[in-house]
Amino acid sequence: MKKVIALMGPTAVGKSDLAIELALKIDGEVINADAMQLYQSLDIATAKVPLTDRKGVVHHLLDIYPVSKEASVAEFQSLAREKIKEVLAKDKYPILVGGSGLYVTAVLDELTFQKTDKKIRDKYQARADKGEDLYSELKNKDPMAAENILPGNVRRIVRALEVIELTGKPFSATLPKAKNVFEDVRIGLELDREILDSRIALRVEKMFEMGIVEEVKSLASELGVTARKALGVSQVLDFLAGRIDLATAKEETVTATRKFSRRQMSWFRRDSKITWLNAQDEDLFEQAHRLGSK
RNA sequence: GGUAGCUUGCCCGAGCGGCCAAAGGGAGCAGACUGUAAAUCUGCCGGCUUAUGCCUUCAGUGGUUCGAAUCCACUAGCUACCA
Repeated sequence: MKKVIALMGPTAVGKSDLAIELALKIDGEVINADAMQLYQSLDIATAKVPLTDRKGVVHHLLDIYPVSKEASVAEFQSLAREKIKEVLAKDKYPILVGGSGLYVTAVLDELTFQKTDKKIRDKYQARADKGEDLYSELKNKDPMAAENILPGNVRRIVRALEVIELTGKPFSATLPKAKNVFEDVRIGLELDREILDSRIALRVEKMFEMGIVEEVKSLASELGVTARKALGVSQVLDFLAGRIDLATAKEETVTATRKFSRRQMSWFRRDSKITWLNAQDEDLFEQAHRLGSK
């Protein structure tokens, strides 16, 4: 049985391209693990590799949702695992590529998400919006969870309370010790700060040249809670609403993306199973290939 | 050329005699992270390897005062009005 090859790292390091090269070389299929690339029509904003540049490599889980849909890790988890099994069944390499830390982890490691219930969640969210002190409530119901969630993090507090009410059991507020679900090889791509930053700036520049404004404009009315938070999208929405000018929108997209890349690194850094490669290395492909086919 | 106002830490910006290394925001750095995760949140953020400690800052210089980012004088730069 082949191994799952997982390619991780911050935006704009070059994961997608490397994945395609690898797939060609070792006969693999790419499985997207990028939350925002799940969306249809959000092409420029999420820097999807255009079909013509995919060199015939099969890509799974790209463009599977309309932009109106709210994302869900749990759903992604099962979809991705299914795809991985399908590819493995064909005796090919599944190459999981993505920058959404939680998504990648959810697929690769043992992680079970509790159910969700919109009514319950909305109830707590509404109370939070009214300024109620839900943190104390969480402290009473589940001291352990409260200890691991900061009082200001309403999003996580609401989810914890939702799970507690729904299951009657405490909420695990910490990530468990990672246990593999598949045989896998985890490759992390990194770049020096300055180089990454300039690549990000360049990418954003191109996004605007390619017409991200038009793309967002045409989707504006359908954008759901998740998709409208995408980098570039939220800034362009601000521009379209007249809150900021175009230059500011571009600038803010660059800094937001840069900050995001730091958060990605802080997520991936703690996974000791990742072998880090410098994306600039001449023999990057060879190194990755060697790791992948070990 | 004349008159009035402004000049704060990487940036924006509060402070207008002691409680000021100086509010707040941004940027930057580090971290958390189980159904929005490109989300949400936390810590640090003048220097001194640790500080209820020391040192250097609020355009520059010189004063006043027990004590100044805060008051005065001059110098420089910016802004507004006046020819």
